[in-house]
Amino acid sequence: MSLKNSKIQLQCIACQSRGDSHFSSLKDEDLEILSEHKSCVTYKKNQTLFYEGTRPMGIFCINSGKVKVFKMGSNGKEQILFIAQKGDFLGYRSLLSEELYGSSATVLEPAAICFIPKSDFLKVLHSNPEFFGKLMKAVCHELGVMETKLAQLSQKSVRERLAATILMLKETYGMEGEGSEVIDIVLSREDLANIVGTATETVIRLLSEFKSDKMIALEGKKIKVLDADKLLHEADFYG
Amino acid sequence: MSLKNSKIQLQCIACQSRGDSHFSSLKDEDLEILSEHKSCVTYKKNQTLFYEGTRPMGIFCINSGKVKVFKMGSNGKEQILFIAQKGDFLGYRSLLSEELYGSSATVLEPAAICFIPKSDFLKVLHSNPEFFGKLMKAVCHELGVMETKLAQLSQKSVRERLAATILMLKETYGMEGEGSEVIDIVLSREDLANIVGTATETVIRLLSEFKSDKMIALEGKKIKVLDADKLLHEADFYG
DNA sequence: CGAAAACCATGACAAATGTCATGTTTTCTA
DNA sequence: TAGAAAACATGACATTTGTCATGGTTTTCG
Repeated sequence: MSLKNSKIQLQCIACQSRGDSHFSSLKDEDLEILSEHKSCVTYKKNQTLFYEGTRPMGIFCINSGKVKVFKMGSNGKEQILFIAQKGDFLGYRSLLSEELYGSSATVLEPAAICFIPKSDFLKVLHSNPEFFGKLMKAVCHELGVMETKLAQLSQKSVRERLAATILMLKETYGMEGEGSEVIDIVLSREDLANIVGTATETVIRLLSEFKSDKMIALEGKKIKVLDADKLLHEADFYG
Repeated sequence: MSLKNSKIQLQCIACQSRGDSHFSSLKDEDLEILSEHKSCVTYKKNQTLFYEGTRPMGIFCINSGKVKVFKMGSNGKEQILFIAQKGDFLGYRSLLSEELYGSSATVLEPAAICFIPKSDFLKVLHSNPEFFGKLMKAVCHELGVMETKLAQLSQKSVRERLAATILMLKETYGMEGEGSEVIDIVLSREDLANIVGTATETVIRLLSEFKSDKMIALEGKKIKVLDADKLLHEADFYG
């Protein structure tokens, strides 16, 4: 089950901006408005940006680091919806639907994150139809991605979903490592289980199996993909 | 797991319009543009409006009847994403993200449905910022709804999800019937299973149990809710 | 550093759910 | 309206997955 989504990215004066951003249509004057009242903060691991059920006051723009966005279930178990990273921004969706946050966001690894107040963001948004249009397009795309995740959660086995998740992580965070791919993100087994939508022990067991079958190697928390084709087969992408 | 979503509704000249539509901001001239090239067709049960993987050419506006929107899994099993009814419109999301349809739509009961070509819809949309804004708000809301469904699919048991689904259906399609609520939608057990995300037999068994426990009554395909509180408890809404 | 906490791993078992088989009932349609 | 097809229902059983228990390992932090 793929967590890869078309990340919404925002160029931000003084932040390291990415040239491939979907939001390159922003003019300098708009960027200046966004920068005017923004605050940039460094977060440590496990700090929380916002909590489900609270009122959004602005948007968060991730300059570096990784953030998990999740919903808490009544059993105390998290369901991770996606992992945001450099260039993504968070919290604009609840802002636009004028609702309380529907999910929480917690830092996975040390992060530098800007906060832009609601009013500045909305001002730019409404004065810039092209920007608005691109944002609309991105939200529509994300809705499609979320529907795909829902269907795969319902239709694929845990084993298939874990294989698919490992492949997705490789796509998103893969680094070359002596002929194979090392996944460059520190995820606890519990977090991985909360992405896949299963119990921690089940993930641990399946990882052991994948390792026995030479599909992956485990070096501490790091996962190394040894045989992507075999994983692809496990993920049932051939039907 | 609630399927209730903030339905996006559109007033349509010559169609029976609903006063409570979110899109009452449309002026007559806009409605005229929308009506100009629209075609209204009557569909029978099991006819399909559009197929996953095909290119959207416009939007569908449901005047009467009910339509299931679903994704097909590699095992041939459908996952129903939501059920659209009178006043809803379909297909605008893929249009806006400029992607192929990510799901299919099939008529559940005889329906009258208008089709408005892409160009007319986009013309109105782009000439009417208020309308655009409302649509954006609705899409953002739907994304939140979809995330909630995803989390509940992952975190709740089949039993809990079925109870929640019955309550949702009662909310959406409930009719007064001799002191209790008859759900006015004809869903096969298979469709119900594909909403809940489980096997048909499991749904049948659980319905029998709910019936034994006096929570529901079954009259052919119709489901009657006898004890909503008890169902609510089954759905674990008390945590 | 060193103790405490968190995390990882594995076994044993229970529970939930899916699958297959079979028979009945309802619905469709020629 | 009769026969066929689809849908419903239920039993038996297999499989998957979750839960609990236990012990080893790593990480954290005073």
